Amino acid sequence: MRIGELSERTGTPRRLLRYYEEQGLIVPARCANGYRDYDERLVDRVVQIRGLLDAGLPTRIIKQILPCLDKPRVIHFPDATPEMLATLQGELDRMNDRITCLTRNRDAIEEYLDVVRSGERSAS
Amino acid sequence: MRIGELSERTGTPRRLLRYYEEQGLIVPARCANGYRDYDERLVDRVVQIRGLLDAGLPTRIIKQILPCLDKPRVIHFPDATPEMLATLQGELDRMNDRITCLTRNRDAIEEYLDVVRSGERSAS
DNA sequence: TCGAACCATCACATAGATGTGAAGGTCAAA
DNA sequence: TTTGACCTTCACATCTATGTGATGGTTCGA
Repeated sequence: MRIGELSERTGTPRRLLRYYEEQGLIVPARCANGYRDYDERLVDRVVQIRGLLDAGLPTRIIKQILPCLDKPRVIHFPDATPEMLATLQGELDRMNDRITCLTRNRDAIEEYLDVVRSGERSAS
Repeated sequence: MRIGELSERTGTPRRLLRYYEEQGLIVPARCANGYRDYDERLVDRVVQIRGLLDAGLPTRIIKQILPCLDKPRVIHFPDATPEMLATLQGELDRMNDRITCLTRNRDAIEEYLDVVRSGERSAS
């Protein structure tokens, strides 16, 4: 598919699809006329990229994470260097921190909303 | 305590402590000489702010979330406007999205690391 | 009283993600 | 064949969080 369709299906500005490509996150094929040609699977991938970006990960890290998510994962691991694995482990730790922080705050907000909503009628 | 101590205890550059204040996230008292005077409780608060920032929330949103976390929560809810509650609910939803995304990807990375590490010796 | 180590404000710079628009090529339908 | 809706690259602008440094006041110990 071309960039316009991918843009619509993922809710992502074309500008950003080109940006993600520039950062090496996605690699579309090219048609004879130079138009980008996106594989169907890139729909999910783009959504995932946006999710990670929104969760605070920079493109540089996302680029390293994405290969872990490919389905026939087995193929990749010969090229995993030790420091690459250490980086991944570090990012995994940071992701856990983020999850912990978000969960704690989400719970607090939820509780707050519960209290406010239940007390709405009887407030002084 | 003064800004230097808070900076050290939270691992946050002074510059950013002033920035968070500028954004209305923390409100230190002032000594007679103009120095900022931080309450003990701001240590936790700053750590929390940094966690949320790292998880992708902008200061504008964090500012709205922080009042939900105060311990005697009860005091606040008379001033909660409906659209304020809607905003909070929206942010809660987004936080859940982030948690889901992070968790999914964390699990994938974890599994990847397991596979790579266990296959390290026997790789082709 | 002097110097070191704090503090203050202000300002300018950077980096990353994103917005916006110009200038021009491709293609299909009227 | 022309028009409109795509696409291309390029460039400059914006916003947010951050880095860095200038300039100057305060405090305290040597």
